[in-house]
Amino acid sequence: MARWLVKTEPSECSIDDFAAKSGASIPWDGVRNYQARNFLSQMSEGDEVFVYHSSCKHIGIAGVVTVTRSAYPDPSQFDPASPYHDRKSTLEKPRWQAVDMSFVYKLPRLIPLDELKSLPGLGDLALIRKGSRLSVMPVSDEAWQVILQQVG
DNA sequence: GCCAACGTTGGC
DNA sequence: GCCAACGTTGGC
Repeated sequence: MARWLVKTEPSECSIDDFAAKSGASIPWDGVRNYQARNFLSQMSEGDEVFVYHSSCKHIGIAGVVTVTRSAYPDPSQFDPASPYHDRKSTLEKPRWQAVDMSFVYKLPRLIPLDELKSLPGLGDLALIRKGSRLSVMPVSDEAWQVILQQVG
C-alpha cells in the first residue's frame, strides 16, 4: 500500500466535499501535468492519500482519502465542452489518466503549510520544496507518520 | 492582486 | 535541440 498527497483548491473539491459524499467515490480528474499523471498512474486501490488545500485562506493538509479505482483514461480529455479537453487525445491514445477516491477521515485540525515546513524528516517531500508545483506526489511512510503525529 | 517559479509551446 | 515567449500555479 502506497501513500500520496494531492493538491486541490477547496473551492473545487475539498475534504468536506469528500465527507459529504462519504461512501461514494469521486473522480480525481483534470490533472494535466505529466509528472503528476505518472504518479496517478502508479496509484493502486487501497492507497492512502493526503488532501492538501491550496490557493485558499487556510493552506495545508486537511484529511485523508483512499483510492477506490486505479488509473483509467480521464473522460474530460475527450469532452470538447470541458475546460480539461485535450484535442490531441484520442480514445486509442489517451494522454491523461484519472483515479477515483473516497473519504476516509478529516484531520482533527488542518496542518498548515508553515507547520509542515518546520517538521524534520520531510526533506524529500515535493510539497515543501520551494517553487514546486507538482500536484500529485508520493509520500514516504516516514513522512506520513511524521505528519500524522502532529495531530496525535 | 502581485509576482516568482515553473512547465509547455513553437519558431528557428 | 535550443530557448524566448507565454500561460499557469500557488504562496503571500
